[in-house]
Amino acid sequence: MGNIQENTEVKIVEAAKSVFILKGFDGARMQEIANEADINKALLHYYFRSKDKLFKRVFHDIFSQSVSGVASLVENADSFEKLISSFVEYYVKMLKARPYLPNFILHELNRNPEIVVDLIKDSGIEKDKMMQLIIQESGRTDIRELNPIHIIVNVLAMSIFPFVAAPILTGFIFDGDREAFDSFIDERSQHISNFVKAAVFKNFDK
Amino acid sequence: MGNIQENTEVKIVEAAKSVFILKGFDGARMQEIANEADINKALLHYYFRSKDKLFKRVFHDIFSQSVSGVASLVENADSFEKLISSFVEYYVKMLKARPYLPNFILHELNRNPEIVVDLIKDSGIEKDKMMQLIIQESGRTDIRELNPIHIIVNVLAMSIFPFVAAPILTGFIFDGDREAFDSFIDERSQHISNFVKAAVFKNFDK
DNA sequence: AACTGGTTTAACCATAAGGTTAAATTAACT
DNA sequence: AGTTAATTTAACCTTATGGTTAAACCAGTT
Repeated sequence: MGNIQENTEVKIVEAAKSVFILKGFDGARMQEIANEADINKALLHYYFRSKDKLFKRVFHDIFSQSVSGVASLVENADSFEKLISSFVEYYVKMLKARPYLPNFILHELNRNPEIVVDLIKDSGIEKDKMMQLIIQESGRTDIRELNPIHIIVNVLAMSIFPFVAAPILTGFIFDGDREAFDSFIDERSQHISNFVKAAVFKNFDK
Repeated sequence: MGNIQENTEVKIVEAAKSVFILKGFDGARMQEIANEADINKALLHYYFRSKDKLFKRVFHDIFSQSVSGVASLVENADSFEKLISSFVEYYVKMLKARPYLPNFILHELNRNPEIVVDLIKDSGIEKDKMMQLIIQESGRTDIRELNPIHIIVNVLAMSIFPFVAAPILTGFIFDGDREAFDSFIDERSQHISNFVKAAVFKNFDK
């Protein structure tokens, strides 16, 4: 078998990733992906029969890569405080390395809500265990009565939102200073952990 | 002058709004907008010379409509606590009425960061006043030392994120129960206000 | 009734885009 | 060297799309 380019498929997927991430599904052009991969458009269709199939592959790749960590993280957590810290730390670190992720996933969430939701359901993240970790501590007298769901959403929101709104923060809040934004992100996981614990635990300051 | 349809322009803009919001710029088709407005595609180009111009009009309309309230809100706030409450209340109420807004704006933020940032800068929102309201209270002994920018971002994140991620929350957290999601949103502004104040003020519980 | 200027339409155009085809190329195997 | 089967390419096809054009229409003005 003529195994001229063992890695043609990899090259295509990488090219497709960068184009889809930058332009979204509708904005992406098969020709552009072909150019980016230094191949011919027909070869693209030889490997992935349609734009749709190529996109599905790319989306699955990127998505699973990014959610994989969360499942084990929830599984190994043994207290609410640890869950929050590791959760926030994981998310901020991961998104710092893949700042395009939130927009990419949210864009697809708009086009195809069911598919994205199904992927999350199949990700192995145990929602119930997450909630129980929070509820089980509600007997403590030093904890405020707060709906666990709100807390989870708060943590997700505070971790993810800055990346979604990065250009607004950089442009409006930091007056275009990219470095200021970067060090803001570096402070983030510490800040969020403290913020949440201060909100949840009555005797946070010793 | 043959004023057959005084409101044709309005009809077009309304149709364009709904299509652009649903499909985004790239996904929207001029033909679909024409259909939605019950007119002919050529008439669309007669009123708005190009897809780009039509989109700009729609975006400006929607954007200014939604940011207008924030400026006066910041201007009239006289304490940090009041600012937080009114800020959160305004955002949640406004987004409940326009749940499509965050995705629409974020989508365009991706395509055209400068334009969106410029619009925010022109919106009259006084960033500095917002920060000062927070800083001026930092002399109080009952307040935790927290970077004002982080607090602002937290408030924005917690208010806006649930609408951006609505399908995920409805599908994964609420198992597809739309009503559960709606009442979650109804609880939101109360929850966020309390959450932030508990995190910021040391003697929150009297 | 003819004129005028904004409004509306059907028919058309050029191009871009996703996808197909058939032939050429290549490396491994005999 | 010749066969084989996967790989790669150039040329082509069809459809959809943003945009144009020229003619018809309509109401107020002269």
